Amino acid sequence: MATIKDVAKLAGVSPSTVSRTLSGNAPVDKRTKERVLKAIKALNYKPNILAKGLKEGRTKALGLVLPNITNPIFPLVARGVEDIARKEGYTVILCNTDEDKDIEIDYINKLKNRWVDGFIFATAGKDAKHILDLKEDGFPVVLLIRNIENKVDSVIIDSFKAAYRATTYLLGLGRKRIALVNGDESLSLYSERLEGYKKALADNNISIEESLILYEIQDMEGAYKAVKGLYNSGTKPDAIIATCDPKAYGAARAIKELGLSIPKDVALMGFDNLEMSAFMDPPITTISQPWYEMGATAIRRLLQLIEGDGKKPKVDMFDVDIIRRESTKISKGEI
Amino acid sequence: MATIKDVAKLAGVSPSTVSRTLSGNAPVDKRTKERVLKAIKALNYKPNILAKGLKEGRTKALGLVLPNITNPIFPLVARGVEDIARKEGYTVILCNTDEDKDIEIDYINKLKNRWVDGFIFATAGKDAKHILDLKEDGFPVVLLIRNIENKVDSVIIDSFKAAYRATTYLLGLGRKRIALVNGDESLSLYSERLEGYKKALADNNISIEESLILYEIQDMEGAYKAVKGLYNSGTKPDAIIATCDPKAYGAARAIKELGLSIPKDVALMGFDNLEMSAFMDPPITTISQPWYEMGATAIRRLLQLIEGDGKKPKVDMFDVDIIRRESTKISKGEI
DNA sequence: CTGAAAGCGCTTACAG
DNA sequence: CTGAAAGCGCTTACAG
Repeated sequence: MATIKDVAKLAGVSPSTVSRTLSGNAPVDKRTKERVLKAIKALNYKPNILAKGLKEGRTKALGLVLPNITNPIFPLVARGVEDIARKEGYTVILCNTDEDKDIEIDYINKLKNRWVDGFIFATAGKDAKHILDLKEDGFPVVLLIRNIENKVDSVIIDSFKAAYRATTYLLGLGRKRIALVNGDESLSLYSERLEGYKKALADNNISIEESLILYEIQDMEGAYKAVKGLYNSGTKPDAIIATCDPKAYGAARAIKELGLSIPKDVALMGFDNLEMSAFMDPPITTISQPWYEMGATAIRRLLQLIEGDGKKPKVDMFDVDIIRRESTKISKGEI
Repeated sequence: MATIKDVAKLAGVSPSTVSRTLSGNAPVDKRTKERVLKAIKALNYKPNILAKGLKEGRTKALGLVLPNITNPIFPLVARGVEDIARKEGYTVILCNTDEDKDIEIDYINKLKNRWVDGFIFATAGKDAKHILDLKEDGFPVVLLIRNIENKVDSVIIDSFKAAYRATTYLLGLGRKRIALVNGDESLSLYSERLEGYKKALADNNISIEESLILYEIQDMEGAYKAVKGLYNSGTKPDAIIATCDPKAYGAARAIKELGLSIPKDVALMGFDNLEMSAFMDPPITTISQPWYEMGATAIRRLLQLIEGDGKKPKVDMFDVDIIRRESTKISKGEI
């Protein structure tokens, strides 16, 4: 491939002049500029981004670190991040960690080697030292999902409040025995949801029944089995909150196979408002979280940090909505 | 951050020696090596990957170009690619194009500037000149989904055959009026599926009924509307093939809202075997395509190309399976 | 086994 | 407005 020297030679100027016409960082005679541009075109010259990055100390790339892109909320986040990145001339490096701290650290070490100008973490592990260290090292960092004691810029929803509202909503519909299909509590978002659920029950003078809480449920299949197990062991909830929509789908399947009806026998709600949820039978009530918008917000903030707008860490808290659908409809026909 | 010079100074050696202990490309005295490693640790030295890449002419990064990561097959592909990439020390740059050729070309131009050692294209537009040019330029390229006249390495399934088999399968179940909910035919995989569908009908002496073919349906919502429209216009299929599972979900919803039963009134099948499909009501028969494995195969091939195993382009054709579920069950109780 | 030097392809003070 | 030179941080022939 052609280098800046080739262009310079063809245009009869110095490499400096080629660089300057390209960057616009210094005045170049109009005539000269034209010759240079012609040469660039003729040779199909593309500047070597590595050399540029080495000199300038930045790459216009960023690392997007997330647990698993096949978990359906993350494509939305990734798309939000990438859309803005592309518009701003940035490039996104995709890193799946499976919430494994070692993989996360491996990726950090790799990308720290001048690969990227900054990081977005959409992971939620409790351990945060490596992320704080990264920030300490001077790397721009934005968290998506998680907040670390307001020490790092983050874009989040209030998981506690979301679960509190979901629970209160079901209580308001007259449901009393609400099961929670929760995820791995070593992830803050799940431990917070559990707390929100418990607090809502407590505030309504409903005692917490341990048998109604299903812990560490990972996915659709897991929720399906756990809910079947729940009924098989004789526990009969009149509502189920699944902490993500796929878990709600698994629960729905279990409920139907048990010959029960949603919402008549048991109301069901999920989290995330995946497009799919409106197409289920019945359509599933869910807590909507604006994942795409949160991704876009995270990268906008990251770009500010990269541009040097460091200041004090800012925590962006997004609101959630309850999307009411048939899976929680009450008998009188209201939703 | 510490540079190789800092390490050299601390260890009392030259930068060359530091480089050599790190690369292992030349012998270094055991004692010296120890001192160097100690210095590296003390300074927490990480080699600058840009400088390394500039010198060595490679980056160990690759571009993964796909239409839209929020389309649920692509996270599977991306995960297959990234898992292997990480194990081999490579890094993946995520590029969403929305099948927009201009965006695709923009990304190519950007990544060509020494960003990446190779490309995986999981796009399916008919136009391929820019990709052939890229290959011509000497960049390793692997196609997923699409084959360009056997000129470029590719990892694909036979879309024609898959649709042919799906159609034959439904005919074998006694269905005669099979509707096809197809996608944008400017993408080869959809035009091939249409051909497979038509050929299967022809081979079984069933005339093609234009009103049963729904063109350019994009997604769940689109399929929902199109299938409703189909019935509302008086056309009554006894089976529907949707060219991806989400479209099958949309179709399912429409069918139910019309008060019809699956599979009694109309059999339904999709493509892709998304996890979700087993959890639908009823579970949906689908053509399984091994997306994760195809992603993994594509990057393995790309790494071979990068290592210089150029030779002749190889086309890897994966087999599809029909995953039989209740949505096509015939009356006698068989599936 | 080790070091000094050249060079990868850029950008940017410096000098004119 | 323009060029020659230095330097970003590495690696690798070359010489010893």
